[in-house]
Amino acid sequence: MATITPPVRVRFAPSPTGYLHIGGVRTALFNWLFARHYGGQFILRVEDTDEKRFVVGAADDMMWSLRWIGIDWDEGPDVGGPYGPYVQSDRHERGIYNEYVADLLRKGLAYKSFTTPEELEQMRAEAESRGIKAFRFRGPERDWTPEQIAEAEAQGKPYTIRLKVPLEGMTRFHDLIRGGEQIIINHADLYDIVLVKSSGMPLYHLAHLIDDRMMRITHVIRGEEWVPSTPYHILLYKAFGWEPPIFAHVPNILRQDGRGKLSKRKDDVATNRFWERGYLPEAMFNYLSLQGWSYDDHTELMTRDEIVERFTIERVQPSPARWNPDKLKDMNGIYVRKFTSDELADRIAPFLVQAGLISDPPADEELAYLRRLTPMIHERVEELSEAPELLEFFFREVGVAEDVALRYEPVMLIQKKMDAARTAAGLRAAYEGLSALDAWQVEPLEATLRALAAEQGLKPGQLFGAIRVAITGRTVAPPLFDTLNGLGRERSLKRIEIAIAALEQTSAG
RNA sequence: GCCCCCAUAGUCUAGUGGCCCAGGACGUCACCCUUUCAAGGUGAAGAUCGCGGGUUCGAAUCCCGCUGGGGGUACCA
Repeated sequence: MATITPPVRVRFAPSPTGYLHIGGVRTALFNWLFARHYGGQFILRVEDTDEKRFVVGAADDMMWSLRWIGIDWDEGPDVGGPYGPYVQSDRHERGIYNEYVADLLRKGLAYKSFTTPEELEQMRAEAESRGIKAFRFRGPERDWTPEQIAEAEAQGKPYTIRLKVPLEGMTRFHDLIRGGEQIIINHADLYDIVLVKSSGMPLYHLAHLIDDRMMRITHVIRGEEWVPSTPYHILLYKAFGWEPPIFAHVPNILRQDGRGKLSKRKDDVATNRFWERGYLPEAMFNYLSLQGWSYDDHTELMTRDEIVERFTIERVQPSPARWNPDKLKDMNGIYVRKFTSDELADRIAPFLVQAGLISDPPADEELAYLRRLTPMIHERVEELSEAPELLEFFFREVGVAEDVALRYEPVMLIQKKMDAARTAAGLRAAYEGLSALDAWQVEPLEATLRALAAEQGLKPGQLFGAIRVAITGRTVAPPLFDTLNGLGRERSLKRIEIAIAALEQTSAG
Protein backbone atom coordinates (compact mmCIF):
# COMPACT_ATOMS: atom_id res chain seq x y z
CA MET A 1 0.00 0.00 0.00
CA ALA A 2 1.01 3.56 -0.62
CA THR A 3 3.68 4.74 1.71
CA ILE A 4 3.56 8.42 2.47
CA THR A 5 6.20 10.32 0.61
CA PRO A 6 6.64 13.95 1.40
CA PRO A 7 6.01 16.61 0.32
CA VAL A 8 2.39 16.28 1.03
CA ARG A 9 -0.47 18.67 0.34
CA VAL A 10 -3.85 18.32 1.98
CA ARG A 11 -6.87 20.52 2.37
CA PHE A 12 -9.93 21.12 4.47
CA ALA A 13 -12.82 22.29 2.36
CA PRO A 14 -15.85 23.23 4.42
CA SER A 15 -19.11 24.45 3.06
CA PRO A 16 -20.23 27.72 4.65
CA THR A 17 -23.68 26.58 5.62
CA GLY A 18 -23.48 27.26 9.33
CA TYR A 19 -21.18 27.01 12.28
CA LEU A 20 -18.29 24.61 12.23
CA HIS A 21 -19.03 21.83 14.65
CA ILE A 22 -16.40 19.80 16.39
CA GLY A 23 -16.75 16.89 13.98
CA GLY A 24 -15.64 19.20 11.20
CA VAL A 25 -12.84 20.54 13.33
CA ARG A 26 -11.66 17.00 13.94
CA THR A 27 -11.49 16.31 10.20
CA ALA A 28 -9.60 19.56 9.71
CA LEU A 29 -7.33 18.63 12.59
CA PHE A 30 -6.37 15.28 11.09
CA ASN A 31 -5.56 16.98 7.80
CA TRP A 32 -3.53 19.60 9.59
CA LEU A 33 -1.68 17.05 11.71
CA PHE A 34 -0.93 15.01 8.62
CA ALA A 35 0.47 18.04 6.82
CA ARG A 36 2.51 19.19 9.78
CA HIS A 37 3.79 15.72 10.58
CA TYR A 38 5.09 15.21 7.07
CA GLY A 39 6.23 18.78 6.63
CA GLY A 40 3.67 19.47 3.93
CA GLN A 41 1.06 22.12 3.31
CA PHE A 42 -2.41 22.49 4.68
CA ILE A 43 -4.85 24.40 2.50
CA LEU A 44 -8.21 25.87 3.39
CA ARG A 45 -10.78 26.14 0.66
CA VAL A 46 -14.35 27.38 0.87
CA GLU A 47 -16.82 25.28 -1.06
CA ASP A 48 -19.80 27.52 -1.55
CA THR A 49 -21.36 26.16 -4.69
CA ASP A 50 -24.68 25.64 -2.96
CA GLU A 51 -26.30 29.05 -3.20
CA LYS A 52 -29.38 27.83 -1.36
CA ARG A 53 -27.63 26.78 1.81
CA PHE A 54 -25.11 29.58 1.91
CA VAL A 55 -24.98 31.37 5.24
CA VAL A 56 -23.48 34.83 5.45
CA GLY A 57 -20.63 34.95 7.92
CA ALA A 58 -20.29 31.20 8.19
CA ALA A 59 -16.93 31.09 6.44
CA ASP A 60 -15.52 33.70 8.82
CA ASP A 61 -16.88 31.82 11.78
CA MET A 62 -15.27 28.63 10.55
CA MET A 63 -11.93 30.29 10.11
CA TRP A 64 -12.20 31.78 13.55
CA SER A 65 -12.97 28.35 15.01
CA LEU A 66 -10.04 26.70 13.29
CA ARG A 67 -7.59 29.36 14.38
CA TRP A 68 -8.94 29.35 17.88
CA ILE A 69 -8.16 25.68 18.27
CA GLY A 70 -4.73 26.15 16.77
CA ILE A 71 -5.16 25.13 13.16
CA ASP A 72 -3.55 27.48 10.69
CA TRP A 73 -3.32 27.20 6.93
CA ASP A 74 -0.59 27.78 4.43
CA GLU A 75 -2.96 28.77 1.68
CA GLY A 76 -6.54 29.90 1.93
CA PRO A 77 -9.18 32.54 1.25
CA ASP A 78 -7.69 35.17 3.52
CA VAL A 79 -4.00 34.37 3.24
CA GLY A 80 -3.92 33.69 -0.47
CA GLY A 81 -1.48 31.34 -2.14
CA PRO A 82 -0.19 30.31 -5.54
CA TYR A 83 -3.32 28.44 -6.56
CA GLY A 84 -6.00 30.92 -5.65
CA PRO A 85 -8.62 32.00 -5.39
CA TYR A 86 -9.58 29.65 -2.61
CA VAL A 87 -13.32 30.24 -2.71
CA GLN A 88 -15.21 28.16 -5.22
CA SER A 89 -17.77 30.78 -6.16
CA ASP A 90 -14.88 33.08 -7.06
CA ARG A 91 -13.32 30.34 -9.09
CA HIS A 92 -16.59 29.73 -10.85
CA GLU A 93 -16.93 33.41 -11.67
CA ARG A 94 -13.52 33.33 -13.25
CA GLY A 95 -14.70 30.52 -15.43
CA ILE A 96 -12.06 28.15 -14.15
CA TYR A 97 -14.28 25.08 -14.47
CA ASN A 98 -15.58 25.73 -17.99
CA GLU A 99 -12.78 24.24 -20.01
CA TYR A 100 -12.85 21.05 -17.97
CA VAL A 101 -16.55 20.61 -18.54
CA ALA A 102 -16.09 21.26 -22.24
CA ASP A 103 -13.35 18.67 -22.28
CA LEU A 104 -15.62 16.04 -20.77
CA LEU A 105 -18.43 16.90 -23.18
CA ARG A 106 -16.07 16.75 -26.11
CA LYS A 107 -14.83 13.34 -25.08
CA GLY A 108 -18.38 12.12 -24.69
CA LEU A 109 -17.77 11.28 -21.03
CA ALA A 110 -20.41 13.70 -19.86
CA TYR A 111 -23.66 14.77 -21.46
CA LYS A 112 -26.29 17.44 -21.36
CA SER A 113 -29.43 16.23 -19.69
CA PHE A 114 -32.68 18.03 -20.42
CA THR A 115 -34.70 16.01 -17.96
CA THR A 116 -36.36 18.43 -15.57
CA PRO A 117 -36.52 17.96 -11.82
CA GLU A 118 -40.26 17.35 -12.18
CA GLU A 119 -39.73 14.65 -14.76
CA LEU A 120 -37.07 13.14 -12.57
CA GLU A 121 -39.44 13.07 -9.65
CA GLN A 122 -42.04 11.40 -11.79
CA MET A 123 -39.61 8.77 -12.96
CA ARG A 124 -38.61 8.11 -9.41
CA ALA A 125 -42.20 7.72 -8.30
CA GLU A 126 -42.93 5.48 -11.22
CA ALA A 127 -40.00 3.25 -10.46
CA GLU A 128 -41.11 3.03 -6.88
CA SER A 129 -44.63 2.08 -7.85
CA ARG A 130 -43.19 -0.72 -9.90
CA GLY A 131 -41.42 -1.94 -6.80
CA ILE A 132 -38.00 -0.67 -7.79
CA LYS A 133 -36.62 0.91 -4.65
CA ALA A 134 -33.25 1.76 -6.04
CA PHE A 135 -33.82 4.33 -8.74
CA ARG A 136 -30.58 5.02 -10.53
CA PHE A 137 -30.96 7.75 -13.05
CA ARG A 138 -29.34 7.23 -16.40
CA GLY A 139 -30.42 10.01 -18.72
CA PRO A 140 -32.10 9.10 -21.95
CA GLU A 141 -29.84 11.78 -23.46
CA ARG A 142 -26.89 9.44 -23.05
CA ASP A 143 -27.74 8.02 -26.42
CA TRP A 144 -29.05 11.08 -28.13
CA THR A 145 -27.62 12.09 -31.47
CA PRO A 146 -25.85 15.42 -31.72
CA GLU A 147 -28.84 16.63 -33.71
CA GLN A 148 -31.27 15.78 -30.95
CA ILE A 149 -29.14 17.61 -28.43
CA ALA A 150 -28.75 20.61 -30.70
CA GLU A 151 -32.49 20.72 -31.18
CA ALA A 152 -33.23 20.67 -27.49
CA GLU A 153 -30.67 23.35 -26.92
CA ALA A 154 -32.10 25.45 -29.72
CA GLN A 155 -35.43 25.32 -27.99
CA GLY A 156 -33.74 26.93 -25.03
CA LYS A 157 -34.42 24.02 -22.73
CA PRO A 158 -32.46 24.18 -19.49
CA TYR A 159 -30.08 21.34 -18.91
CA THR A 160 -27.70 19.88 -16.40
CA ILE A 161 -24.46 18.23 -17.30
CA ARG A 162 -24.15 14.71 -16.04
CA LEU A 163 -21.31 12.27 -15.87
CA LYS A 164 -21.75 9.33 -18.18
CA VAL A 165 -21.11 6.62 -15.65
CA PRO A 166 -20.37 3.23 -17.23
CA LEU A 167 -23.26 0.79 -17.07
CA GLU A 168 -21.09 -2.22 -16.45
CA GLY A 169 -17.90 -3.08 -14.70
CA MET A 170 -16.64 -1.80 -11.39
CA THR A 171 -14.51 0.84 -9.79
CA ARG A 172 -12.13 0.19 -6.99
CA PHE A 173 -10.04 2.34 -4.74
CA HIS A 174 -7.86 2.13 -1.67
CA ASP A 175 -8.38 3.83 1.62
CA LEU A 176 -5.45 4.55 3.89
CA ILE A 177 -7.51 4.35 7.04
CA ARG A 178 -9.03 1.01 6.20
CA GLY A 179 -5.59 -0.53 6.11
CA GLY A 180 -5.31 0.11 2.41
CA GLU A 181 -8.17 -2.28 1.86
CA GLN A 182 -9.84 -2.06 -1.51
CA ILE A 183 -13.36 -0.80 -1.75
CA ILE A 184 -15.10 -2.13 -4.82
CA ILE A 185 -18.28 -0.72 -6.27
CA ASN A 186 -20.29 -2.01 -9.21
CA HIS A 187 -21.18 0.55 -11.80
CA ALA A 188 -24.67 -0.90 -11.87
CA ASP A 189 -25.16 0.56 -8.38
CA LEU A 190 -24.23 4.03 -9.54
CA TYR A 191 -26.16 6.68 -11.44
CA ASP A 192 -25.29 9.59 -13.67
CA ILE A 193 -24.44 12.33 -11.18
CA VAL A 194 -24.96 15.96 -12.00
CA LEU A 195 -21.72 17.81 -12.58
CA VAL A 196 -23.15 21.20 -13.48
CA LYS A 197 -26.52 22.53 -12.40
CA SER A 198 -28.91 24.06 -14.88
CA SER A 199 -27.87 27.40 -13.43
CA GLY A 200 -24.37 26.74 -14.68
CA MET A 201 -22.98 26.29 -11.19
CA PRO A 202 -20.74 23.27 -10.78
CA LEU A 203 -21.52 20.80 -8.04
CA TYR A 204 -19.19 19.66 -5.34
CA HIS A 205 -18.21 16.50 -7.18
CA LEU A 206 -16.84 18.41 -10.10
CA ALA A 207 -15.53 21.56 -8.47
CA HIS A 208 -13.69 19.98 -5.57
CA LEU A 209 -11.96 17.56 -7.87
CA ILE A 210 -10.74 20.18 -10.33
CA ASP A 211 -9.63 22.33 -7.41
CA ASP A 212 -7.80 19.47 -5.76
CA ARG A 213 -6.05 18.82 -9.02
CA MET A 214 -5.16 22.45 -9.62
CA MET A 215 -4.04 22.91 -6.05
CA ARG A 216 -1.82 19.83 -6.24
CA ILE A 217 -3.55 18.01 -3.44
CA THR A 218 -1.81 14.69 -2.80
CA HIS A 219 -4.03 13.19 -0.09
CA VAL A 220 -7.74 13.62 0.32
CA ILE A 221 -8.59 13.20 3.99
CA ARG A 222 -12.30 13.71 4.52
CA GLY A 223 -15.29 12.39 6.43
CA GLU A 224 -16.47 8.87 5.76
CA GLU A 225 -19.79 10.14 4.44
CA TRP A 226 -17.81 10.62 1.23
CA VAL A 227 -16.96 6.98 0.76
CA PRO A 228 -20.05 6.25 -1.35
CA SER A 229 -19.28 9.08 -3.77
CA THR A 230 -15.62 8.28 -4.14
CA PRO A 231 -16.25 5.94 -7.10
CA TYR A 232 -17.67 8.91 -8.99
CA HIS A 233 -14.57 10.84 -8.20
CA ILE A 234 -12.34 8.02 -9.39
CA LEU A 235 -14.36 7.85 -12.58
CA LEU A 236 -14.00 11.58 -13.02
CA TYR A 237 -10.25 11.46 -12.53
CA LYS A 238 -10.17 8.76 -15.13
CA ALA A 239 -12.32 10.82 -17.47
CA PHE A 240 -9.90 13.70 -17.19
CA GLY A 241 -6.97 11.38 -17.56
CA TRP A 242 -5.62 12.34 -14.16
CA GLU A 243 -4.02 10.25 -11.46
CA PRO A 244 -6.31 10.29 -8.42
CA PRO A 245 -4.96 11.40 -5.04
CA ILE A 246 -4.69 8.99 -2.14
CA PHE A 247 -7.88 8.74 -0.13
CA ALA A 248 -8.33 8.49 3.60
CA HIS A 249 -11.85 8.61 4.99
CA VAL A 250 -11.95 9.47 8.66
CA PRO A 251 -14.79 8.06 10.73
CA ASN A 252 -17.55 10.32 11.89
CA ILE A 253 -18.07 11.36 15.45
CA LEU A 254 -21.38 9.97 16.54
CA ARG A 255 -23.85 11.56 18.88
CA GLN A 256 -23.60 10.70 22.54
CA ASP A 257 -26.46 8.25 22.32
CA GLY A 258 -24.95 6.73 19.22
CA ARG A 259 -27.98 7.68 17.15
CA GLY A 260 -26.44 9.19 14.09
CA LYS A 261 -23.59 11.56 13.57
CA LEU A 262 -23.29 14.85 15.33
CA SER A 263 -25.50 17.56 14.05
CA LYS A 264 -25.39 21.25 14.67
CA ARG A 265 -29.08 21.42 15.27
CA LYS A 266 -29.46 18.62 17.77
CA ASP A 267 -26.18 18.74 19.60
CA ASP A 268 -24.46 21.55 21.40
CA VAL A 269 -21.26 21.16 19.46
CA ALA A 270 -20.67 24.42 17.60
CA THR A 271 -17.01 25.15 18.12
CA ASN A 272 -17.55 28.73 19.21
CA ARG A 273 -19.84 27.46 21.96
CA PHE A 274 -16.91 25.71 23.57
CA TRP A 275 -15.08 28.96 23.69
CA GLU A 276 -18.11 30.58 25.31
CA ARG A 277 -18.32 27.85 27.88
CA GLY A 278 -14.72 28.20 28.87
CA TYR A 279 -13.01 25.36 27.11
CA LEU A 280 -9.34 25.75 26.42
CA PRO A 281 -8.18 25.35 22.84
CA GLU A 282 -5.30 23.16 23.99
CA ALA A 283 -7.70 20.79 25.70
CA MET A 284 -10.01 20.70 22.70
CA PHE A 285 -7.06 20.04 20.45
CA ASN A 286 -5.85 17.21 22.64
CA TYR A 287 -9.28 15.66 23.09
CA LEU A 288 -10.22 15.88 19.43
CA SER A 289 -6.95 14.34 18.35
CA LEU A 290 -7.92 11.30 20.41
CA GLN A 291 -11.26 10.85 18.70
CA GLY A 292 -10.33 8.10 16.32
CA TRP A 293 -6.61 8.32 16.78
CA SER A 294 -4.32 7.08 19.53
CA TYR A 295 -0.63 7.11 20.14
CA ASP A 296 -0.22 4.02 22.29
CA ASP A 297 -2.02 2.13 25.02
CA HIS A 298 -1.85 4.79 27.70
CA THR A 299 -0.65 8.23 26.58
CA GLU A 300 -3.43 10.79 26.46
CA LEU A 301 -2.06 14.11 27.56
CA MET A 302 0.10 15.51 24.84
CA THR A 303 1.14 18.94 23.67
CA ARG A 304 0.45 20.10 20.16
CA ASP A 305 4.05 19.48 19.20
CA GLU A 306 3.99 15.99 20.60
CA ILE A 307 0.83 15.18 18.70
CA VAL A 308 2.24 16.56 15.48
CA GLU A 309 5.34 14.49 15.97
CA ARG A 310 3.42 11.31 16.77
CA PHE A 311 0.48 11.57 14.42
CA THR A 312 0.28 9.03 11.64
CA ILE A 313 -2.71 8.25 9.51
CA GLU A 314 -2.14 4.51 10.00
CA ARG A 315 -3.17 4.89 13.60
CA VAL A 316 -6.46 6.50 12.74
CA GLN A 317 -9.27 4.07 13.49
CA PRO A 318 -11.84 3.07 10.89
CA SER A 319 -14.64 2.85 13.43
CA PRO A 320 -16.62 5.88 14.50
CA ALA A 321 -16.24 7.41 17.96
CA ARG A 322 -19.00 8.72 20.12
CA TRP A 323 -19.02 12.23 21.40
CA ASN A 324 -18.04 12.11 25.06
CA PRO A 325 -18.45 15.49 26.77
CA ASP A 326 -17.50 14.07 30.18
CA LYS A 327 -14.10 13.11 28.95
CA LEU A 328 -13.57 16.48 27.32
CA LYS A 329 -14.58 18.23 30.48
CA ASP A 330 -12.20 16.16 32.53
CA MET A 331 -9.39 16.96 30.14
CA ASN A 332 -10.23 20.63 30.20
CA GLY A 333 -9.98 20.50 33.99
CA ILE A 334 -6.53 19.00 33.70
CA TYR A 335 -5.41 21.82 31.44
CA VAL A 336 -6.97 24.38 33.75
CA ARG A 337 -5.00 22.97 36.64
CA LYS A 338 -1.80 23.28 34.65
CA PHE A 339 -2.13 27.04 34.64
CA THR A 340 -0.61 29.19 37.32
CA SER A 341 -3.30 30.93 39.36
CA ASP A 342 -2.50 34.24 37.73
CA GLU A 343 -2.87 32.75 34.29
CA LEU A 344 -6.17 31.31 35.31
CA ALA A 345 -7.30 34.63 36.76
CA ASP A 346 -6.62 36.31 33.44
CA ARG A 347 -8.54 33.61 31.62
CA ILE A 348 -11.59 33.79 33.84
CA ALA A 349 -11.73 37.60 34.04
CA PRO A 350 -13.84 37.86 30.86
CA PHE A 351 -16.35 35.46 32.33
CA LEU A 352 -16.69 37.59 35.46
CA VAL A 353 -17.11 40.62 33.28
CA GLN A 354 -19.84 38.91 31.37
CA ALA A 355 -21.56 37.90 34.60
CA GLY A 356 -21.44 41.51 35.69
CA LEU A 357 -19.28 40.80 38.73
CA ILE A 358 -16.52 43.15 37.66
CA SER A 359 -16.52 46.12 35.35
CA ASP A 360 -15.88 46.12 31.65
CA PRO A 361 -13.03 46.53 31.15
CA PRO A 362 -11.92 45.35 34.58
CA ALA A 363 -10.21 47.87 36.81
CA ASP A 364 -6.70 47.09 38.03
CA GLU A 365 -7.94 46.63 41.60
CA GLU A 366 -10.57 44.20 40.40
CA LEU A 367 -8.02 42.18 38.52
CA ALA A 368 -5.68 42.20 41.51
CA TYR A 369 -8.52 41.09 43.75
CA LEU A 370 -9.46 38.36 41.29
CA ARG A 371 -5.89 37.11 41.34
CA ARG A 372 -6.05 36.83 45.10
CA LEU A 373 -9.27 34.87 44.88
CA THR A 374 -8.42 32.53 42.03
CA PRO A 375 -6.20 30.06 43.94
CA MET A 376 -9.14 28.94 46.01
CA ILE A 377 -11.23 27.91 43.03
CA HIS A 378 -8.38 26.66 40.88
CA GLU A 379 -9.04 23.00 41.54
CA ARG A 380 -12.77 23.46 41.40
CA VAL A 381 -13.06 24.77 37.86
CA GLU A 382 -13.45 22.54 34.87
CA GLU A 383 -15.21 24.91 32.51
CA LEU A 384 -14.02 28.50 32.84
CA SER A 385 -17.64 29.63 32.72
CA GLU A 386 -18.15 28.04 36.14
CA ALA A 387 -15.92 30.66 37.76
CA PRO A 388 -18.49 33.47 38.24
CA GLU A 389 -20.80 31.22 40.21
CA LEU A 390 -17.97 29.96 42.36
CA LEU A 391 -16.85 33.47 43.17
CA GLU A 392 -19.99 35.56 43.16
CA PHE A 393 -20.29 35.93 46.94
CA PHE A 394 -17.04 37.84 46.91
CA PHE A 395 -18.65 40.43 44.68
CA ARG A 396 -22.25 40.53 45.77
CA GLU A 397 -24.14 41.04 48.99
CA VAL A 398 -25.01 37.95 51.00
CA GLY A 399 -27.80 37.92 53.56
CA VAL A 400 -31.31 36.93 54.48
CA ALA A 401 -33.23 40.06 53.53
CA GLU A 402 -35.55 40.03 50.52
CA ASP A 403 -33.58 42.53 48.51
CA VAL A 404 -30.16 40.97 48.95
CA ALA A 405 -28.47 39.65 45.80
CA LEU A 406 -27.44 36.33 47.32
CA ARG A 407 -30.18 35.49 49.71
CA TYR A 408 -30.20 32.31 51.77
CA GLU A 409 -32.63 30.69 54.17
CA PRO A 410 -31.63 31.03 57.82
CA VAL A 411 -32.25 27.31 58.41
CA MET A 412 -29.26 26.61 56.20
CA LEU A 413 -27.09 27.96 58.99
CA ILE A 414 -28.11 25.20 61.34
CA GLN A 415 -25.79 22.24 61.00
CA LYS A 416 -26.30 18.62 61.94
CA LYS A 417 -27.32 18.04 65.55
CA MET A 418 -27.63 21.76 66.11
CA ASP A 419 -30.48 24.12 66.75
CA ALA A 420 -30.95 27.83 66.16
CA ALA A 421 -29.89 28.85 69.63
CA ARG A 422 -26.68 26.85 69.66
CA THR A 423 -25.82 28.02 66.18
CA ALA A 424 -26.40 31.61 67.16
CA ALA A 425 -24.24 31.14 70.23
CA GLY A 426 -21.48 29.61 68.15
CA LEU A 427 -21.61 32.38 65.61
CA ARG A 428 -21.58 35.01 68.32
CA ALA A 429 -18.50 33.46 69.83
CA ALA A 430 -16.95 33.38 66.40
CA TYR A 431 -17.88 36.99 65.86
CA GLU A 432 -16.23 38.02 69.07
CA GLY A 433 -13.19 35.88 68.58
CA LEU A 434 -12.68 37.16 65.05
CA SER A 435 -13.26 40.75 66.06
CA ALA A 436 -10.45 40.47 68.53
CA LEU A 437 -8.12 38.93 65.99
CA ASP A 438 -5.08 41.02 65.22
CA ALA A 439 -3.97 39.54 61.94
CA TRP A 440 -6.71 38.70 59.46
CA GLN A 441 -4.83 35.90 57.78
CA VAL A 442 -5.45 32.28 57.04
CA GLU A 443 -3.41 30.70 59.85
CA PRO A 444 -4.64 32.87 62.72
CA LEU A 445 -8.18 32.61 61.42
CA GLU A 446 -7.97 28.87 61.48
CA ALA A 447 -6.30 28.68 64.87
CA THR A 448 -8.86 30.99 66.40
CA LEU A 449 -11.87 29.26 64.99
CA ARG A 450 -10.63 25.80 65.84
CA ALA A 451 -10.03 26.80 69.42
CA LEU A 452 -13.44 28.41 69.51
CA ALA A 453 -15.16 25.33 68.24
CA ALA A 454 -13.51 23.26 70.95
CA GLU A 455 -14.52 25.79 73.59
CA GLN A 456 -18.10 25.65 72.45
CA GLY A 457 -18.07 21.89 72.49
CA LEU A 458 -18.73 21.84 68.77
CA LYS A 459 -17.20 19.76 66.05
CA PRO A 460 -15.20 21.89 63.64
CA GLY A 461 -17.64 21.10 60.91
CA GLN A 462 -20.58 22.33 62.92
CA LEU A 463 -19.09 25.74 63.52
CA PHE A 464 -17.39 26.06 60.18
CA GLY A 465 -20.49 25.02 58.34
CA ALA A 466 -22.52 27.75 59.97
CA ILE A 467 -19.90 30.36 59.23
CA ARG A 468 -19.66 29.17 55.66
CA VAL A 469 -23.34 29.71 55.07
CA ALA A 470 -23.21 33.05 56.84
CA ILE A 471 -20.47 34.43 54.67
CA THR A 472 -21.18 32.72 51.34
CA GLY A 473 -24.89 32.04 51.50
CA ARG A 474 -24.33 28.48 50.49
CA THR A 475 -23.35 25.13 51.93
CA VAL A 476 -20.74 24.36 49.30
CA ALA A 477 -17.94 26.83 48.87
CA PRO A 478 -14.15 27.11 48.77
CA PRO A 479 -12.16 26.44 51.97
CA LEU A 480 -13.45 28.55 54.81
CA PHE A 481 -10.33 30.33 56.02
CA ASP A 482 -9.29 31.29 52.53
CA THR A 483 -12.77 32.60 51.97
CA LEU A 484 -12.75 34.68 55.16
CA ASN A 485 -9.34 35.94 54.23
CA GLY A 486 -10.44 36.84 50.75
CA LEU A 487 -13.57 38.53 51.96
CA GLY A 488 -11.80 40.63 54.56
CA ARG A 489 -12.58 41.42 58.15
CA GLU A 490 -15.27 43.96 57.74
CA ARG A 491 -17.45 42.12 55.26
CA SER A 492 -16.98 38.80 57.03
CA LEU A 493 -18.03 40.15 60.39
CA LYS A 494 -20.97 41.96 58.92
CA ARG A 495 -22.24 38.79 57.31
CA ILE A 496 -21.85 36.84 60.53
CA GLU A 497 -23.76 39.55 62.32
CA ILE A 498 -26.59 39.26 59.82
CA ALA A 499 -26.68 35.52 60.35
CA ILE A 500 -26.84 35.87 64.13
CA ALA A 501 -29.68 38.33 63.86
CA ALA A 502 -31.55 36.04 61.52
CA LEU A 503 -31.17 33.11 63.91
CA GLU A 504 -32.26 35.08 66.91
CA GLN A 505 -35.33 36.16 65.06
CA THR A 506 -36.08 32.57 64.11
CA SER A 507 -35.74 31.21 67.60
CA ALA A 508 -37.70 34.14 69.03
CA GLY A 509 -40.47 33.77 66.48
C1' G B 1 -35.29 -1.49 -0.27
C1' C B 2 -30.35 -1.13 -2.57
C1' C B 3 -25.01 0.10 -2.07
C1' C B 4 -20.84 1.04 1.16
C1' C B 5 -18.31 1.27 5.90
C1' C B 6 -17.75 -0.35 10.93
C1' A B 7 -17.96 -3.86 15.39
C1' U B 8 -12.87 -4.92 22.48
C1' A B 9 -16.62 -2.78 29.40
C1' G B 10 -21.85 2.70 29.64
C1' U B 11 -18.01 5.81 26.64
C1' C B 12 -12.93 6.74 24.27
C1' U B 13 -9.25 3.31 23.27
C1' A B 14 -4.46 -0.52 23.43
C1' G B 15 -4.12 -5.00 20.98
C1' U B 16 -2.17 -6.99 13.63
C1' G B 17 -1.78 -15.50 15.76
C1' G B 18 1.05 -17.50 21.56
C1' C B 19 3.71 -11.97 26.28
C1' C B 20 -4.17 -11.13 26.92
C1' C B 21 -8.83 -15.95 31.45
C1' A B 22 -7.46 -8.57 27.53
C1' G B 23 -3.83 -2.95 29.22
C1' G B 24 -4.86 2.60 29.85
C1' A B 25 -8.48 6.71 30.34
C1' C B 26 -13.53 8.95 31.23
C1' G B 27 -17.74 7.78 33.97
C1' U B 28 -19.62 4.84 38.39
C1' C B 29 -18.83 3.00 43.48
C1' A B 30 -15.87 2.48 48.09
C1' C B 31 -12.04 4.00 51.25
C1' C B 32 -8.07 7.60 52.63
C1' C B 33 -7.13 12.90 53.10
C1' U B 34 -10.59 16.65 54.94
C1' U B 35 -14.47 22.39 57.72
C1' U B 36 -18.24 21.68 52.80
C1' C B 37 -17.13 20.95 47.62
C1' A B 38 -13.17 19.85 44.74
C1' A B 39 -8.24 18.27 43.72
C1' G B 40 -5.04 14.24 45.11
C1' G B 41 -4.17 9.01 46.73
C1' U B 42 -5.72 3.81 47.07
C1' G B 43 -8.98 0.20 45.57
C1' A B 44 -13.43 -2.11 43.32
C1' A B 45 -17.20 -3.30 40.01
C1' G B 46 -17.68 -3.42 34.79
C1' A B 47 -15.75 -7.01 28.34
C1' U B 48 -18.31 -14.98 27.62
C1' C B 49 -13.23 -9.33 22.75
C1' G B 50 -21.57 -8.64 18.93
C1' C B 51 -23.30 -13.95 17.55
C1' G B 52 -22.39 -18.60 14.85
C1' G B 53 -19.26 -21.37 11.98
C1' G B 54 -14.46 -22.35 10.08
C1' U B 55 -8.60 -22.06 9.41
C1' U B 56 -4.67 -23.23 13.08
C1' C B 57 -1.10 -27.00 17.88
C1' G B 58 -3.00 -22.07 19.33
C1' A B 59 -7.56 -16.43 17.47
C1' A B 60 -9.82 -10.38 20.18
C1' U B 61 -6.32 -10.89 16.16
C1' C B 62 -7.16 -14.63 9.62
C1' C B 63 -11.74 -16.42 6.50
C1' C B 64 -17.20 -17.02 5.81
C1' G B 65 -22.21 -16.17 7.33
C1' C B 66 -25.49 -13.62 10.51
C1' U B 67 -26.83 -9.66 13.66
C1' G B 68 -26.30 -4.77 15.20
C1' G B 69 -24.73 0.26 14.38
C1' G B 70 -23.32 4.12 11.05
C1' G B 71 -23.11 6.38 6.24
C1' G B 72 -24.90 7.04 1.21
C1' U B 73 -28.92 6.73 -2.02
C1' A B 74 -30.20 15.31 -4.31
C1' C B 75 -29.62 20.26 -10.02
C1' C B 76 -26.52 19.63 -0.77
C1' A B 77 -21.77 19.36 0.78
